Amino acid sequence: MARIGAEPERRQSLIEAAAAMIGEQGSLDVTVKDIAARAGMSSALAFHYFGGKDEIITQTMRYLLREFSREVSAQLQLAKTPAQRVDAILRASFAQSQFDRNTVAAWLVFYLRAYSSPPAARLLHVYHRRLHSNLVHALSPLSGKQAATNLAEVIASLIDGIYIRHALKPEGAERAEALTICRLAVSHLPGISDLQTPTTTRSPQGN
Amino acid sequence: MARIGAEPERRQSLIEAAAAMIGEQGSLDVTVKDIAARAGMSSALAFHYFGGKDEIITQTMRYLLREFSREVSAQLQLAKTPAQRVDAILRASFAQSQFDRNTVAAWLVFYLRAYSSPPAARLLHVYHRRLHSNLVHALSPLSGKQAATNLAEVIASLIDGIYIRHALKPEGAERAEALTICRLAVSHLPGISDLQTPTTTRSPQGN
DNA sequence: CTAAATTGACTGACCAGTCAATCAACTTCT
DNA sequence: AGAAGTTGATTGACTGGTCAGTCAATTTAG
Repeated sequence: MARIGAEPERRQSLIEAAAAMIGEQGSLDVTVKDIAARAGMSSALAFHYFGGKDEIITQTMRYLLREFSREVSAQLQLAKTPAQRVDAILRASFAQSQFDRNTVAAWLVFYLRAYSSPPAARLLHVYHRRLHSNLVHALSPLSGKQAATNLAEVIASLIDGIYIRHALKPEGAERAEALTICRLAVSHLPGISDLQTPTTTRSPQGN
Repeated sequence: MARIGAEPERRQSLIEAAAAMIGEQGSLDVTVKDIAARAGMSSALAFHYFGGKDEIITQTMRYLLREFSREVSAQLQLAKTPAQRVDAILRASFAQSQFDRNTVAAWLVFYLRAYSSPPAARLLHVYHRRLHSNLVHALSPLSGKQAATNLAEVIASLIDGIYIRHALKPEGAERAEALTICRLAVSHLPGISDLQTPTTTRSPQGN
């Protein structure tokens, strides 16, 4: 033990352990001791690196937000047309890495935390603005700048709603269906059609 | 003090105090002592009536669910056509009594609780089934039994998503706009149009 | 006088955060 | 090379506070 230069990995282990436990438990009532144990160290070390539980939680939230942003960026990279851009955001939202029970539960926990924690609210606000801006950018050519704002709100709400309901479904619920049903609903919105364009939709690995 | 026959009012006071505090705090980390104090009694009395914190929480959840059901029933009573029935559910969902920050936060808290508490999950499941059944019943004449199931899922998700986002908005966010935007989105779904029928939509007291 | 209402005071558990003490890897001086 | 010192890694043990839940005692209505 006591390898020197271990701090970055230790911090990351802690964050991942925290995300996992928060997701499994569906609440922030997770002890630092348990998180640290899961990450293979004592709670004292967790305090040493993060200073306090709040910071662990905040960094964990930041981590999930970052992972999602990464997913969105990756999907947007491949999109060429506006419709493809909308679909990229949908695909990112329902990607395997984002759309499992525990991850969704962790997201909900952070939504709730944002409700009474200004720092968490700020973090979430940044993420919301970015997603909104991405959506408006994708939608504007399809339905006009004016309508795009409202549509972005609708689509974002729809995604969140499907998320929240997914977390409640019994263990083995179908991931693929969520994306399909969301696409279907979105494709009916004014100005949008042909959401699933051949090249981006059917990648070999499936989304 | 010590009025005899006070149990029902005491219980109700406790439940309402719990709902308010859970909503304000956005979490279940509310002490029985604080809830009881808000309801004007000692924590010991709360334990006397409910047996434990869990039961207080569960009853509070039941209470919110019941209030919502009441609102839906009231709105459905006035609806004559299928489209009106859909709109009635939207109106109930965004009614003043349901759609304020704290109530929404309390709902989220219970969604999350359901994630790890089987009794809470059962309660929520019953509510979900009822709402789903109401929606399918309203939608079937408009879009066919087959599509109605999917549409009901979409609409329910949309409502939940608008809820969850509403709780995060700064204090004085516009309630009316949520209903409008939801109606707009729903009206674009296949088979649905003329959502806002003159008689039921513009009642004097507003939504 | 009886039964329900009501509480203050207490307890046992748990948990965030602290601290002083070890331990292991590097550096430097000789 | 090796002794001696430095710095980060790491922990067991402790503390102060909080909270769910209990209980015996008091009050009041009928």
